[in-house]
Amino acid sequence: MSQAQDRLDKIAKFANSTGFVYQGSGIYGGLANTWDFGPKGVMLRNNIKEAWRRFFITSRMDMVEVDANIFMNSRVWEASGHTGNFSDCMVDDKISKHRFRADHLIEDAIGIDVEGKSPEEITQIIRDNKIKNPITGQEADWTEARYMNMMFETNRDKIGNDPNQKIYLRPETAQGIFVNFKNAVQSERARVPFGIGQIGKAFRNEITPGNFLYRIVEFEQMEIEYFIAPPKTDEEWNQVFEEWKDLQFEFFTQVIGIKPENLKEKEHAQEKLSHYSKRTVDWEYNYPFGFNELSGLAYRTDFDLSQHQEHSGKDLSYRDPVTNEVYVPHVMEPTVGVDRLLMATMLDAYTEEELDGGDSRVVMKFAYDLAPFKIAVLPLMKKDGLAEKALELSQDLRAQGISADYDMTGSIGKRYRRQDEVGTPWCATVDYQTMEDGTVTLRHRDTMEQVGDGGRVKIEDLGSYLSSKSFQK
RNA sequence: GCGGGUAUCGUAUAAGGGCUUAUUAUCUCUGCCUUCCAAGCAGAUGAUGAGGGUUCGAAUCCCUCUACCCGCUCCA
Repeated sequence: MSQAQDRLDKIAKFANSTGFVYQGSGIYGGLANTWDFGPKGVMLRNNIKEAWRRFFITSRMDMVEVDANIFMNSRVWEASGHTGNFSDCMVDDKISKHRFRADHLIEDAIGIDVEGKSPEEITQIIRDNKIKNPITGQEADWTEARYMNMMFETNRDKIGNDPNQKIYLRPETAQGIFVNFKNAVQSERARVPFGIGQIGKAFRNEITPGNFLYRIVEFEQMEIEYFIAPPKTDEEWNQVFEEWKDLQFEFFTQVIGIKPENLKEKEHAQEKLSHYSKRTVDWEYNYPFGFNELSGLAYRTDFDLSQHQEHSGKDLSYRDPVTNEVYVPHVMEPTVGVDRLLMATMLDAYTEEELDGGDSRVVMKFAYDLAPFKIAVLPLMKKDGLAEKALELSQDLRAQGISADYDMTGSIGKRYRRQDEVGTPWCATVDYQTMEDGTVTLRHRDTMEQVGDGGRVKIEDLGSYLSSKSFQK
């Protein structure tokens, strides 16, 4: 096993044992590339989503949020091109075991565009032209060209399987925004430039999923479509593009707390861009298996709205209330996968520290806002009422809206380590002095040192301590 | 999906067809002890991925399924 797989395997095992991510359908032996989020995983995930929402939407006057349905009218996917592009014919070379997209294979070999051809026709073209395996350069023994639909489909027909009632689980969330563009303009009186954000699940039946949470079949996206007036110059849209790119970087490093050196910008080559995109730049994260995509930013021009305008027959143009200019807005699309971001966050926060005395500890150095628990209340001893007092204090903190954990098993040192492992920034220890003067010791995850007046903090001050900015580190 | 490999308590591991009530460590839990950074002692829970076959006897051999890992594609 490679070192990269070791590290990925380690974080997956760690995530499982600490209650962040469990294997999907575990007791039945699992189901490929599905993962369940455990209690701490849910908290971390919610915190990540809430941080995104705050940073990109609720803190701004030019953003609104929608939550579109996973099922959409099938014509949406015709308009977006998914029923065409996401269902590619594949062929295998039985000799070399290589697999190719049939359309690419044919186009590269004999320069014919097979768009719209059936699998049978494509198979025939490959055989008639005796196309060789481009990797080996040798004769190939091709399988039949087979359809591989990336979209999960189901059927609205409750009795039979009427093809007219076939529906898809959305393979991306973006279309749910575009179809609601007109609604947002009308109900929110939104004025261009403005953006619509959305957090939601999407589903893709990937050919090669894997790498823990990197490529999974059910995933969640946090996506924005930011509508602008049709740019008159390249500089004009590029400026907006750069702003969004910087915002993404700021969000990852300042809000999520990812180390800047683990992020890399990747400009997509012009010739490899999707047909609708004028420019695409990814932020890549340094996963154990190398730098790979974390987020994307694409300038999609007016492609999507125009497509929907054409297919739906509805006018999706916008009238500028000041200039009276009428146009179909162009759009910037910054998007990030929740699951990838969660994995990157965990990888980035995961720290092993050597301590004096030779032993080591694992610390999840989550940003304060992301930590599942902000504080753990620990009784120094189980007896003499300390445990009861600590439980009561945990309950009080939760009532104040502070995510507090409580742990009374094992030695105090062991419990500190456990909290370090799940990234809890603060530990409050209830000891005998607590019973006398109502103070606790407050210890921080990163420094392992106690804070407060003489190392002690009054119970009633805990809430304000934790809500003060200087303590949210 | 195709090819190759793998599958034993939560985790890491032992058991060359019978010596197995499946080993050891760790984790988890209980009790004792313990006044702040993975202490100690005593005890407990917990596994041969699922199904079938060969055999007097299967964790071990065979088949099917499932999952995982490595390649081939792709891009949140």
